Amino acid sequence: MNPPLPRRTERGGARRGGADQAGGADQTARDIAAAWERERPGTPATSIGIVTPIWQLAKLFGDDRRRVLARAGVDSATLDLLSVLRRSGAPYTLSTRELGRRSMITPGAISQRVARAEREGLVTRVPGEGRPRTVQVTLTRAGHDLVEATVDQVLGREADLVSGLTPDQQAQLTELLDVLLADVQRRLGDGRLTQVGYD
Amino acid sequence: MNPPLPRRTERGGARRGGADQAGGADQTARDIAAAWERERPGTPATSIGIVTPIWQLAKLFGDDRRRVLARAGVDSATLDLLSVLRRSGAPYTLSTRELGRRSMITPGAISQRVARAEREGLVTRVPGEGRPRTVQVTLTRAGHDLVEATVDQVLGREADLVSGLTPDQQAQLTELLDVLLADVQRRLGDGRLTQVGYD
DNA sequence: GGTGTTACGTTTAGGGCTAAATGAAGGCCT
DNA sequence: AGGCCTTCATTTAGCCCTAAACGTAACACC
Repeated sequence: MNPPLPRRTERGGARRGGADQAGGADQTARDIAAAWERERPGTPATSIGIVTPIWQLAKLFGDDRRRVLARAGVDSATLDLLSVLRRSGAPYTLSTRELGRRSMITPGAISQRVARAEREGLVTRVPGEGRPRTVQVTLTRAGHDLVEATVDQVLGREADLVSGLTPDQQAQLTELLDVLLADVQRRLGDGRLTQVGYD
Repeated sequence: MNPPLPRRTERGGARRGGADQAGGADQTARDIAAAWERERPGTPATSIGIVTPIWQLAKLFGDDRRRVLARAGVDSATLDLLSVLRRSGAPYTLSTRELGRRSMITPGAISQRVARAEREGLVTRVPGEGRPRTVQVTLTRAGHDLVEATVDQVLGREADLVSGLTPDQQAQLTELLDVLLADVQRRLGDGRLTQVGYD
């Protein structure tokens, strides 16, 4: 028994009762929530409809961006650093502290990102005048040029990817995501990255 | 002078014209889109309102989940593997291929995940009967127990995080995310993970 | 004016992932 | 039959990140 397993999962195929092999499709949030309810009645599955697609979309967007950038010989992390500096406007300088906050990564990661970018001549690093042990990072000409050469490609590509939604839907989605994000940030303690707190 | 730097960025502070230091706040998608428009008029910024908050939310959810799981001595990647198997129902067995599809990671990553989990006694790996070079992965008792002990914690926590939205908003958001996800998957070539295609 | 604290950035150890190279087993075609 | 191509999983090299340990430098307080 057991036909050699169709090479490609056929959508809308015979949805068997057991649901053991997940009939076909891509394991949507709906499938996952239903599976938990079937396997462990009472599992708190209410968040799945939101968290799972967000996670999957972020993965798809991220993977796609990486591939687009690989053609240009950059990696996402470096372009993110350069973009933050570029967006900040002339003189394209920010403290490492500020960079970390805007990129949502740890101080250690910032150190490494900046070190890599500096090694490639995309940014320079100078001791901050004002405050004690701070470091100011500035975009070089090469870094500036690299942003100009790639950012439209990345953003244009992503605009295509979300173009399946009507402008109305896009606006609605943006609004809801903003509300959720603001609320989640508040619950997680706003600025603090590395701490949840109850211990 | 110079009060030791307010520990917390004050929101709604004096928003200076130059916008160079981004007054305060957390660099919302709106800020980012406005910054591009200011710095490079014509930059295709329409996707930012959607892609950026999705990315940030995924990061916040992911970081938080990692911290919750660290207390239980597991990592997110391993729990993801175990959860997929657990949800599939008895006999808690799936092929590595299927695991990769459901977790959206490359075959190499699956090999490593399974190897780690096997080393810890959470799953077993046996050659697939039916097809040639396939491998079937099965949850062990220890793996099953670990899921039971942690999944409610993780999902409950995430339910809290999204509870700031009204049930209506949650339903609306879920719906929009589903539509977007389905469309993006279609555009990226559905199942294929590692390929965008135009070369 | 010492001394402890606090605030920084950096370094290190280790984990996880991707992409590409590798190896092995069928299937297909002539 | 033999050769080629395809399909799997695994291995390897390299990247990026987190968490924690470090090393400093400025304050603050007594």
